Amino acid sequence: MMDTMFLGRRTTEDDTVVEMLASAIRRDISFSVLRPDQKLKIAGLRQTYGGSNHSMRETLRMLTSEGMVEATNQRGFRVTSATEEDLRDIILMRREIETLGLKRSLAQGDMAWESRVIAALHLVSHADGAVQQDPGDLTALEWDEACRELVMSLVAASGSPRLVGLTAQFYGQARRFRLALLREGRIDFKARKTRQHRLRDAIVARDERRALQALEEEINADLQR
Amino acid sequence: MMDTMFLGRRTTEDDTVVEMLASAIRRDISFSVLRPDQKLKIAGLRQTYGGSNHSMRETLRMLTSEGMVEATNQRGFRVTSATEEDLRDIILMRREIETLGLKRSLAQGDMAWESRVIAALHLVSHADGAVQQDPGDLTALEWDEACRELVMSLVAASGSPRLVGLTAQFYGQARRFRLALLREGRIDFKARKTRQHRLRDAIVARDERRALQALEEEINADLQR
DNA sequence: ATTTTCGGAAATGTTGGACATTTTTGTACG
DNA sequence: CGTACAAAAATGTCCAACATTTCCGAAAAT
Repeated sequence: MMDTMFLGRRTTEDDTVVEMLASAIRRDISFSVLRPDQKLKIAGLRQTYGGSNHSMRETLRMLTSEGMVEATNQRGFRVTSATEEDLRDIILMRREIETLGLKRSLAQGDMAWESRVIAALHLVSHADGAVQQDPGDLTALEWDEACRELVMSLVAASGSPRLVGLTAQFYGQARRFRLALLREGRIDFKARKTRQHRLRDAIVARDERRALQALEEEINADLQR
Repeated sequence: MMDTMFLGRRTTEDDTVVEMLASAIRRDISFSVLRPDQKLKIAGLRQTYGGSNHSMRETLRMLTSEGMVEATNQRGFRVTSATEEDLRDIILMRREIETLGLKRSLAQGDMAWESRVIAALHLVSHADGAVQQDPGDLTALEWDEACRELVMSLVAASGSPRLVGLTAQFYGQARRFRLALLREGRIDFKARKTRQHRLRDAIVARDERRALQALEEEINADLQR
């Protein structure tokens, strides 16, 4: 009842064992410690992450619903593949879902929403600077979390819980590719900065066309290879 | 060989216990035998549907990923709510996802795709007639399956597995409302027939605008109260 | 009589071990 | 070289038990 070689919780209280396991494995998939298509043998996972037979299976089932893990009938679990095609598919979904969410937020969002977006943009800007100086895994996680909060804030006022859920889900699936780009130093922070400014200006002006375009370019930037 | 994602099978061979449980519970949720917001106690479910503690939890976790069941941290599972607001949200998502899928299918679909759609339309037309004469649960299931196959065929050539998966998922969530409408005799089969004709004509003519409009009206029809 | 508090009952989350079935692997044989 | 078969590994399923949390109803207080 104490096997914890991993900590790092940021959100709130991760109560259950399953959620702790899930966040640990999720993180290792995001950082490609567990590689795409890798077979996930419950015995081996238990030795690495702890937890019981039951907990591990339930954890994998949970990660399956997030799209990080795939289950095949009598052949166990494996890390979801991450090919170029997967990336294009994920980007396609992100474009559709997030632009729709932003469009609806722009139409319905009040001042509280707007300020949340502004705050998120500010944090992203700060995290951008931090991760440029120190691209270690820890700052990378904080940077990613800032980016995630920005995306979630954009669709937060859409009034559609399912749309918000899908935004989170697909951002999670895209995370692996983003962090790979970051690690390879292939992210153009200068371009990001200008895009962030354009997005901010368009949102405060409630200019739907320009805001959607800025968001779309931001998403497409994750497609670079 | 192929996998799993989420869907509603009818009578095919479901290998594992979990999948048999899942399809049984899924069906009972669709027919409101298990009512919205109803608490799902594993002990009670085991007595009704069989299966072990472990299998039942895994089943519920799986249904959670389909959106049929919700899990709260230390408070177990319950049937996903089905309010007017939920319906509007689901319809919103179906409109976006399915119209995008059809748009892409129209652009990329070959003759095999087109014939699959035509076949699906034919079966739906037949099932419409059957369910008008005998609105029993069994014919209702076949009618629903025909409608499902139609929707899936429309997006089948979109080239996006995630989009196809979401189409299946949201159709599954909308199923409860559809079947409720059917049971209450509130479905306008005459209007359905004309819509089906318009959809067919627009697709064989590859008229994107008219096809999308026909699909949108078809989806909106499920919103009637 | 209404509200608060407190305890027990019920339900959930977790664990370990056991067993049947299936898949995978290794090896001998044709 | 390929096939077939047996051994080994892995998965899916189940049971029994315990820890923790939540739920519910009765007693106490105002």
